[in-house]
Amino acid sequence: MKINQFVIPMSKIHLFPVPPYDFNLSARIFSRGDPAIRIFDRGVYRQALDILGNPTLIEVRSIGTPDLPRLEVNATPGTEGVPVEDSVIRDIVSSMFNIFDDLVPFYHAVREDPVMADLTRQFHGLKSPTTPTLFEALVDSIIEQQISLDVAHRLQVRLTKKTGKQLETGTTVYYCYPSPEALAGAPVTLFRECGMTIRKGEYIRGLSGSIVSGDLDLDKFRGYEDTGRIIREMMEIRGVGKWTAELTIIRGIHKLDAFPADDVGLQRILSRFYRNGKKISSHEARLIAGGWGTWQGLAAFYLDLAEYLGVVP
DNA sequence: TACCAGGTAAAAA
DNA sequence: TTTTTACATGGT
Repeated sequence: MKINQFVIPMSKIHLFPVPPYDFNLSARIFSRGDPAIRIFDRGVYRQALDILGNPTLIEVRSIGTPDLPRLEVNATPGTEGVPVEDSVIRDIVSSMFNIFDDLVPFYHAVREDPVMADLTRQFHGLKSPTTPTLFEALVDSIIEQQISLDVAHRLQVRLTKKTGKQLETGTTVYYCYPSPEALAGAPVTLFRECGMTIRKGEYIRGLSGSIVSGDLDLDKFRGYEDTGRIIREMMEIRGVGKWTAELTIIRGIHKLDAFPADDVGLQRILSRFYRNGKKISSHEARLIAGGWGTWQGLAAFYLDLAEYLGVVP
């Protein structure tokens, strides 16, 4: 007979974001995720993270209001894992949700743009997320090249379940995002089995290998002041074009002035909000975004969420 | 069935 | 130097 195992969260942490912050709105973008990897469901954000070699289940929920925000975080190690220090969990969750961003200057900067002014009212307290690692932002962006986000998401789930560390808590199995070591060591056929082109597999396997060997240090990009320089240097990585570099910067480094004007999905949303559905070029996209100053990346996230929630005209 | 989808590198012109 | 082509999946 199997004995029921009780899993006791090792720590309960409280975080105090800068207001206004609406956690339940900000986490909505994860509501269609895979429950075994990362999902926001019924007020709880849940994700398995490989923290310093310790697979840990993170659970985040709001116990405050947009004007008096407060988060509760539970961190549970796997059945054979070691608890991670509270301060580490605190830092990771704070940066994943960017809870210390101040939205007030953004709202002020876009107030003359009727579309953005309306969106910022509708999505008051929305902050954009950042991936736990820059590696994850880069690999996900490469997977998303050319194919629809819907298809790309399936491939990401397949890759994570095949190569990510497993975390077991009681009866449930979760998967952490794969490490560079795991992807560098995977056979080239594995990526093809996930549904990627052979080439995409080569890109991902190749850059993972460069990270493992020490030839590529992604975190050096965090220190760069100049976004254009990050884009130029990231494009030296095989498989990384301008689109991928911009997306990686927004999602992985949280540089809110980067703007993916070449993105056909964003162009589609912009055309519906600003051009009555008429197609626009990347040049026109940049012209529209020019009005948002240094907040173009965050504005793009507001537009993305509008489409995600189906509130696009 | 054909075409497109949050592209890119490599080949051809 | 600029333009075309191959690539994988799944929705329309």
